[in-house]
Amino acid sequence: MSRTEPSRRGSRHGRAGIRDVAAAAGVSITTVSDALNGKGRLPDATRRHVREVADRLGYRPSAAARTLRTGKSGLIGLTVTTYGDEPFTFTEFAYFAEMARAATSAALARGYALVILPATSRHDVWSNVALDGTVVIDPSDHDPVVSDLVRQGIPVVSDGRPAGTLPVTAWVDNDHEAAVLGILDHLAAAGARRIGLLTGTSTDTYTRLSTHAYLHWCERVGQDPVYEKYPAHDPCAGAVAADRLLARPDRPDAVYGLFDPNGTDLLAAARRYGLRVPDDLLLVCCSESTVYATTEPPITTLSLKPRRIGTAVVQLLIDAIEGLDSGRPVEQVIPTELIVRTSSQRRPPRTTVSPPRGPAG
Amino acid sequence: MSRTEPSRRGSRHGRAGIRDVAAAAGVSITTVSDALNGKGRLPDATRRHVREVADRLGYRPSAAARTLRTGKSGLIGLTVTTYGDEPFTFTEFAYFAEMARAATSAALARGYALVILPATSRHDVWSNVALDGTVVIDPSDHDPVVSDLVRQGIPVVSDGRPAGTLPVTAWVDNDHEAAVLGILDHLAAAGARRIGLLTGTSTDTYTRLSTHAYLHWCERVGQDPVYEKYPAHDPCAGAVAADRLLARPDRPDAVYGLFDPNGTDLLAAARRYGLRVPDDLLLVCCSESTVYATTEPPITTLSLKPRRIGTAVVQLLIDAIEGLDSGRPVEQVIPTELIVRTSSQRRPPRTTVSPPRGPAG
DNA sequence: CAGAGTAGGGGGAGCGCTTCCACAAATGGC
DNA sequence: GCCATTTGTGGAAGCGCTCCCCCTACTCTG
Repeated sequence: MSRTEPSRRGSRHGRAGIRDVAAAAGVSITTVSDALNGKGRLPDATRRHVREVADRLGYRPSAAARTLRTGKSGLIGLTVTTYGDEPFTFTEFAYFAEMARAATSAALARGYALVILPATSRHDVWSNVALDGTVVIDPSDHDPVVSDLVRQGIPVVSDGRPAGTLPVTAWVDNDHEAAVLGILDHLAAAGARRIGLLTGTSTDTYTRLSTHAYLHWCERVGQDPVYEKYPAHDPCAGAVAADRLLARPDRPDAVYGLFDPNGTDLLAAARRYGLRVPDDLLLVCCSESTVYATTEPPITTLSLKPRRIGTAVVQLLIDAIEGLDSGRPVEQVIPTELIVRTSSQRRPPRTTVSPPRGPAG
Repeated sequence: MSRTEPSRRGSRHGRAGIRDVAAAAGVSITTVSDALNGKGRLPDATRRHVREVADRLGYRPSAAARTLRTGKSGLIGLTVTTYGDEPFTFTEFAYFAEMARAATSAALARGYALVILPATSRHDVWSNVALDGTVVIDPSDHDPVVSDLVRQGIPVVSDGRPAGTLPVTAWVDNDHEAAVLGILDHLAAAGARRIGLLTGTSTDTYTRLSTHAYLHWCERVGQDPVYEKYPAHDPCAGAVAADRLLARPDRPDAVYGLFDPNGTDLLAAARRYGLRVPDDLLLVCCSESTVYATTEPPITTLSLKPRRIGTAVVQLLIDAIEGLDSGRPVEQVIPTELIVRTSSQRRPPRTTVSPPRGPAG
């Protein structure tokens, strides 16, 4: 009676606080906290009673207060850095959508939530949210944000192996070289004599490693490289580059496209030049999209397994945050999957001879 | 000397606190706070000095403390509720990806960040993050999460007009009825005599209103409705339903598909039945995907303008959070856009007679 | 029945910041 | 030169919670 009057204070802000619950339950706030968090030494009866009262009052603990006290916010940043100067290319392709989805689920399952944070955003936005850790997709060479976070002791896990000396806590990636070599071998086995590549102008690890693997393969088998580059973030540039590739005098008889939309773009370009797929041109592209199962013809795709990557990245990050040495390696390589469809199938022995048509109008 | 020793306290946690900055700058923490936040009555010299010291120490204000004190976290929730029992169907389609992207940009521009929160997640996750407001995509009829948030005084803006008596702060939506009617008229003008619909089994507003508009139109023009339903969240069911629709004895000569993948699915089905598009079958689907520009033939799509919706939703929400009466209506209808391509074009007078082929193998 | 242990629960310090307010010094008007 | 401002600065009270530590009462053991 002489001390505080919780009922007055509680109603002040509209929402019930821990004090209100304590008063209503006839216990101390310590007991309320312990009861609700499963700590302390309390008989079950007290726990139940407190929980009941809290429910009745619609009590929701203040996340901010808890975060301030415990130093843990339960928030994980999700960041994309690459793909050009676009303000925010997140979810540009199905890959990011899938990856983000898996990451969100995995985080949620362990009690964390994801905050979308473009790396291009100014620093004040970053420091305005208390992050326990961050997932960085395709960090650029010497990403200042990453260094900054690491310096502050915040764990950073990257999707895509970090270039240079970027000090990430852990990373997850595919074996892009092996994937490309596998595809090239697959195409060669299907009868390709000159395999072209549709690649990007950006310097991220994926593009770099894949292109390098291609060049390496060419050198090994003694084929002249036939490739076109374009800025991968520009949706129109892809179609143009595909066209350019097939317009070359040394036109390839098989093409691998590094980016998701390359499949339709190459298919359209092939059509314009009167090339039949797979008869005149074998096609593979890297994509997570299901549309390639029902194109005409269906197109062979390489899946980078973004769901597995998203999950793995988050698991590693949360392990690091919670300081538990999971025994999981801090550098994980996720296998890719080649989904073979008509566009890259070995030509069946020709029963009908169809004369090649010239470039269509 | 006799009071606190900030240097010791500051280094304890690794990160510099406001006290460390104050000590290093030789001022009080009040002055530091004021200088950094542009408040108080301080000469520019002091402001500069404090900012400089803060920079040198790498000072980052604690978001948690600020949130606790001010009651504003700068965090906005982004939620999807519909599309079946899938644990998390967010970004299933390009629509969500685009919408989320625009929402993120808009939020960031006003100093807010987005937190991805599936509505299916248990309550403890929701209360574990301090949200200033929430965007809900396609809220279901009597969404408990929404009611709960509103009861706590947290603004909620929905993408999709709320069904029933859902008490949202504001909403943004397309005029789905008008869009469907427009498409049906477009198809009829292109020569369609019997227009079919590929629709969903779920009860969200989009599906309901669109289907209703279709039935209404049929009644008006005296056409028997020809439609197939399928669970929109299942990627395989769509292809089957498309097939079913074209296998009917009363096969339509034009189809509108409500969902993103319907275009390729219908195209594949048409091919199986030897139907040429647009000659034998006119096709339109609702999609944000650019692949339909390069399919064979290119498919007419209805865009719901997710970027505009995402932006509008966030603007309304932040207006509500900041309590500023923007003058913007709290119920906004965003126009749709019909991108007409070959698949729904009026047949040009035939110059070449191409004999219809039988069902393709 | 003394001493030691244990179960149940409360006091209160702070997490790092913002902000109200008091106060001292400088300035100005008469 | 004296009071009324204005200007620059600091003290300190919390925001709502967690958790260390202490206190009381009760139960054992010998």
